[in-house]
Amino acid sequence: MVDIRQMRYFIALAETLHFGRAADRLNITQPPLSRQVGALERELGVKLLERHSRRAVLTAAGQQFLEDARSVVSSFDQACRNVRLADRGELGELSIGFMMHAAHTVLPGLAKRYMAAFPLVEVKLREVIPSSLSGDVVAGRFDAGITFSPGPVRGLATYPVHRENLCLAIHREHEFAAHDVIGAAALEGQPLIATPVDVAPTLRQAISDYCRPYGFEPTIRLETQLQQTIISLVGENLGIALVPQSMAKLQTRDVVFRALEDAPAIEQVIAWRPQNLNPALRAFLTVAEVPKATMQLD
Amino acid sequence: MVDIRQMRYFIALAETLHFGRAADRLNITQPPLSRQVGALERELGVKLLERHSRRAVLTAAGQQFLEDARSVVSSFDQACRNVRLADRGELGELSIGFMMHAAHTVLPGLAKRYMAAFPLVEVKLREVIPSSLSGDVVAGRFDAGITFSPGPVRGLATYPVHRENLCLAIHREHEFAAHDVIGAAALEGQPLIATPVDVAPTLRQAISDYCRPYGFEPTIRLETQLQQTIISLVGENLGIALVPQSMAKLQTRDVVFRALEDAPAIEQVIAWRPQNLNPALRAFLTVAEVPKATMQLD
DNA sequence: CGACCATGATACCGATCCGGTATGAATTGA
DNA sequence: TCAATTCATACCGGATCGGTATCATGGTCG
Repeated sequence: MVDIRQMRYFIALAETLHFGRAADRLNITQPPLSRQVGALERELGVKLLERHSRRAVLTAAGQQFLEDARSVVSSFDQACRNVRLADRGELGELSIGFMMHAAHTVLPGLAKRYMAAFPLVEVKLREVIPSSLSGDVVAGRFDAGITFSPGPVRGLATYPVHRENLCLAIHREHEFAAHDVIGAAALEGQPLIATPVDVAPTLRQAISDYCRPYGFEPTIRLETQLQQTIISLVGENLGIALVPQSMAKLQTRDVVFRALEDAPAIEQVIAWRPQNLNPALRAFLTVAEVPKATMQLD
Repeated sequence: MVDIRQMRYFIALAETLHFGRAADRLNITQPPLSRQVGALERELGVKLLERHSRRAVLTAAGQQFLEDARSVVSSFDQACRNVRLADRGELGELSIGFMMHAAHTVLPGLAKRYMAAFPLVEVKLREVIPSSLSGDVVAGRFDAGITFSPGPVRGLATYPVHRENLCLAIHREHEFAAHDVIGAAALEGQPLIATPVDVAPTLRQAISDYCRPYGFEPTIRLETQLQQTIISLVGENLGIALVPQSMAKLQTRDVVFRALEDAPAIEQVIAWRPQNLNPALRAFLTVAEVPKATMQLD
């Protein structure tokens, strides 16, 4: 059967048109080259070159085969290089799920650094609601997720990448606007706007935990999935909201932000499946400065 | 060294994810398959699949390699098919030089038939002046030429493909327009328009030969390379012309065509170099109905 | 014109590689 | 715990590879 070595031999011969010199270039002697090229012609059933006493010339079929063989050998070698790149996580695909909030904080810088370091990896970014993310990662729909810490989940490893305090978003004419810092106790009875529990449980938990020491549960008036929508509704004076500090970057006309006393912190983590073998994931975790030791553990 | 067989083995294995069934498909037994895939992994330095007790799964690198290997094997096989096509003249290039007159007679039908029969051959058509054509063919700049018969040329084979009479092109108010047929003797002293000797020697020879029996040489008033230009000049009543009958297809307002008594015939031939090994040429000559016997001779 | 040289084909040899058979190790399922 | 499945390993005979030696052919040069 015709194989890739015979193609390499033929290419060398076609480029030198001289058995001896071609053999030299291939680091073999002339007889094996003659034999292999002869066998190649026999197996193809086609004469590839005319042997004259002083020179050899390609037939038309030989010219065709030279072009094709060059292309085949080149993609063959490329395939062998690619598989090594893929094994080192430098080539392939990496799918990342993230909650919208991450798009305003850790995701841009992280994605930028990763894509600069691994330009050949096709990065697939997809926004999902925080509560579904850990399930998606465990199920293998994403290689990694960026979300509020979901707490321990079986088959999921996490590592913190961002920690920020919550602050208070209020209408500029709200009574609290006069203060620089608002305490938790003041929130009792205040109508809050927040994300639904099933969308961002961690965030809701943090709000509840903040109020609990003062003996009351927060009053949720409105629920909406996106933090941006929350800010808009605060702008309409439909309530106030506890939001991550980074939301203050959204300069909105009617909304002001105030610090919370003993502000609760909310953490974003990278989440991944430790069994996930995608080398691109290991590289991504390295870029995210996840310690090697935690990569393999639950 | 990695070779194409190992790629084929890996593809079969990756598609079945089962050593036994993959070996069956490859018509070998399981142990050689295990050994070859193991050797492939070792040579690449990359683990391509995870062996579990009941099933095997591709690693990320393995998936990458599967895609690449499929593409390599496919172009490898294509190269082997292509060289056989090229050898039969069904794939490759065919360059044809032709004089402009042929574009009005034999070339369109011939080129059409050939290209329909051999759609994969890239046909390069180029118009040149008749006198340079035989030289171009002998020098290998064209595989074939279509021109007025240049007579015997060393290293050139020819075969007639078209024969037509010359006729007389005259202005519609010319005195000859009243006759249906004009004799050679009447041409004595008539100002003729013709192509220069060095452009179309055969055509000029035919005109001279037509007059010689009547004891005079034709009077050439104007010389111009293209037959179309000749017709235009006849339309301007600058002279009359002996042109191939097929030129009468050019319906021009002021020009009429008249038959010549004992009209001289002019022959178009296909010309090629018998040593030319391009299989596409053989196929072209076959389409042109050149007998096999004349293909190889001088 | 003949000796010489360059070139590629062929014959033969030892080493390597291939695929086949036999068998072992590990895991799963009854 | 035993049987079955699955893949890896050991070993064998045959095929193939590349190397050396040599031959046939056809230019080249004195």
